[in-house]
Amino acid sequence: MARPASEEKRTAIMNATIGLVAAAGTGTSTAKIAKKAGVAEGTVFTYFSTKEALLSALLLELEGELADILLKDPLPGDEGREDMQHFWNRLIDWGVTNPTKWRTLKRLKISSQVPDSIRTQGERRFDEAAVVLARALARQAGEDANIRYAGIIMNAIAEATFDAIADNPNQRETLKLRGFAVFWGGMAGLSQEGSLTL
Amino acid sequence: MARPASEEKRTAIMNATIGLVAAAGTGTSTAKIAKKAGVAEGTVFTYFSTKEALLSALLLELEGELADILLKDPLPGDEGREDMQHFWNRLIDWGVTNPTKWRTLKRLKISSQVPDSIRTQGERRFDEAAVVLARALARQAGEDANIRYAGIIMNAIAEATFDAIADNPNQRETLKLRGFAVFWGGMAGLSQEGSLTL
DNA sequence: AAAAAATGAGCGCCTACTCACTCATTAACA
DNA sequence: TGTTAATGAGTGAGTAGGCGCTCATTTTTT
Repeated sequence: MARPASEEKRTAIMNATIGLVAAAGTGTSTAKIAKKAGVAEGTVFTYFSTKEALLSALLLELEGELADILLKDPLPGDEGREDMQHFWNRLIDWGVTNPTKWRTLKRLKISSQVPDSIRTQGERRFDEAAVVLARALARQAGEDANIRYAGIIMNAIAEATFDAIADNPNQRETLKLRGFAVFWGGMAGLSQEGSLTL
Repeated sequence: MARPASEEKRTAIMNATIGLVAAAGTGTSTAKIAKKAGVAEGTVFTYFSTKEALLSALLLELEGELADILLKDPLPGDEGREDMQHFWNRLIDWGVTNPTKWRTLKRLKISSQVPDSIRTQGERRFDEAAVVLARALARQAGEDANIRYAGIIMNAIAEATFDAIADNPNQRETLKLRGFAVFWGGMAGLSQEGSLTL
């Protein structure tokens, strides 16, 4: 009956937010977001009730996008090193091709402007990926390896690798390989240490 | 001749800032800092000319404190695994006993409210520690291992380990050991991948 | 007495968000 | 098929409140 909401405007606001949060953090004003999106400030609030809602929606969308990419095409299927490396390559490739998204995601994950409930909800988007990760990791790090801990380590090493690639883009493939070697070696180290009741 | 500046007030302001930045980020207002420090808002500006100056001083102080602790007492001296583990244990112990400082340091390091020049200056406080780290690492990761990359990885795994300990404080020693095993294993992985021109 | 620390009301500016309004879109009716 | 009524997207000046910071004044020290 009335003017339909425009998907274009919504994504323009989202994209403007990605750019500004990457550059200046979650403290960026809604006025700047609106300006960059080419939209009146009021329009931001017709698509997102509050700034918190905007940042929350963005966090969930970015995590969803990354989770989808991790699961996109089929794994080699060795349920070990090769599967894991495939995973790793996708993670790094996404970060390298989407540096501002990566940066924004990193900031949103620790922002106090996103409620904990959203952060919890976002983590759940990686549940499916975590299952695959657990299977591929079982032999390298032990059946009872704490998958959450391994996931955090993977993310941490990916972050370091990604920064290194940003500094030396021409060494991308070597650094990607090297980052994986560090992660895989780390998981081997993990298996050699005593069991744990978590 | 006149009233002397009070070191107590200065540290009260610093400590209040540590607590508030850890909890709410660098967006915390000077009014809140003053209130928590038990001081008038104007007093904050007699000790630090601007909020940026306050955050910068805090970053440098925290990095200095951590760097000092890393170098405090002598290393075992094997110039290998044991030296490295000694280093690691000090890093984790500091993070575990000073969680709000750790959190604040992490936030200040990526805050756009701290100028890059300060961040660069802060990194230099770890130069001495980096030399020791490089020596201890040479055999495990190769003579030409990129020390900056290794440092970032160590920091990243420390962060993950620290979070794990925060969740399971009674497993502190086991997790500390495990975190080091991951790091050391990772460095072994590093040595097995092709050379790099950085 | 002299000097500097300490104070907090006040300054101009920026913030997230609102609201009275315009206008594009479409369903319903002549 | 052409006209109209209903709807809600889109707008941007306006609002209250919070921000970093200042400064006239008071308090504390030498």
